[in-house]
Amino acid sequence: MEKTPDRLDSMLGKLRQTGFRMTPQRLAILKILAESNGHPGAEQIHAAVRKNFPTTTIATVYKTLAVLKSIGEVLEIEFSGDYNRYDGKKPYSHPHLICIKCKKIVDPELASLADMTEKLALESGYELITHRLDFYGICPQCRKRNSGV
Amino acid sequence: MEKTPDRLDSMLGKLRQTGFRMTPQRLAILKILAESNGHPGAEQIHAAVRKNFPTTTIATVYKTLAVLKSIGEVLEIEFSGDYNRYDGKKPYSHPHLICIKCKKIVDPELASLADMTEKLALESGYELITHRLDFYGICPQCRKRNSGV
DNA sequence: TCTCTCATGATATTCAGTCTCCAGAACTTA
DNA sequence: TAAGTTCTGGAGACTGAATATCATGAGAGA
Repeated sequence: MEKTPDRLDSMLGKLRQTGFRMTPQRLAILKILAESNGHPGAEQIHAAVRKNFPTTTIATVYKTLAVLKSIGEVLEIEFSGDYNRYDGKKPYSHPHLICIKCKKIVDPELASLADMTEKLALESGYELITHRLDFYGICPQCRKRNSGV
Repeated sequence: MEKTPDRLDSMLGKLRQTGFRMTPQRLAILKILAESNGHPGAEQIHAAVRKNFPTTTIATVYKTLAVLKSIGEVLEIEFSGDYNRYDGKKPYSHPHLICIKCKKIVDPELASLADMTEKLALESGYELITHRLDFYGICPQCRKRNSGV
């Protein structure tokens, strides 16, 4: 269980270690990822970076995300109908709770998943690398909003 | 636990009930979905349908899949980098075991997921609708193939 | 058989994400 | 601090899965 000591420092260190260069745009993207509690998409990151660096293009955002993915410093949550979302705070595989109304994504606490994974690896003969566990539902706020109307 | 009595009949009945028409192309798609043990993508379904109905376009496949999704008779497994895959045998949410080498998808047995879901709903206050649980790893065949080389 | 819809097929369109190219910026070494 | 090398950013074209449009054709009840 990582404590989120200083995600930004961790990312910076890892980037330097692996020989990637630091640029202002890149630093801005790292900051956004390290600080955002939500799970922003590439376009949202792009919009945030452009506040300080207006010439930044979406390609730069994707390139930086690709770098971070390659060194395991960001988690990509893929959606086919929707845009992908990114998690820089917890770059390792973990469960998500996704509201189908407001698209909010939060991280629930969930033990017993590790046990389940281990058992499955044994029984199936697979070498398990990672997993994806998403629960789709309606968050308390949206439930209230609906019943109110 | 559904017994897969006759998935084709079940699909046909549901389509009729809900007022959708039957066409030869549609029947062909249903058959493919009801029979295939793998988890085919739209293009694979398309290729299979074209053996008997060469003029069928991919749009028809997608439209039929959309109809089946809307009545809950097919499960769509979304991938953002790859094409989506479809499961007509078990149209309800269930775990998948995905080989990252050969892209094969199988359905592992996994109890304790239901308990986990129920607990999460209670603790989070979410109204849970569905979930997605995918394990990514390397299947026994691919592991053998790799170590052999 | 008629008629009203709905489905099909051909094509265009969308949109997230990727690729290419090259100028310019960042590190390295001296 | 200057030269040389390699990486990065920006612009725009491109890709590929999926969707939309629309004229024509087919299903199914009356």
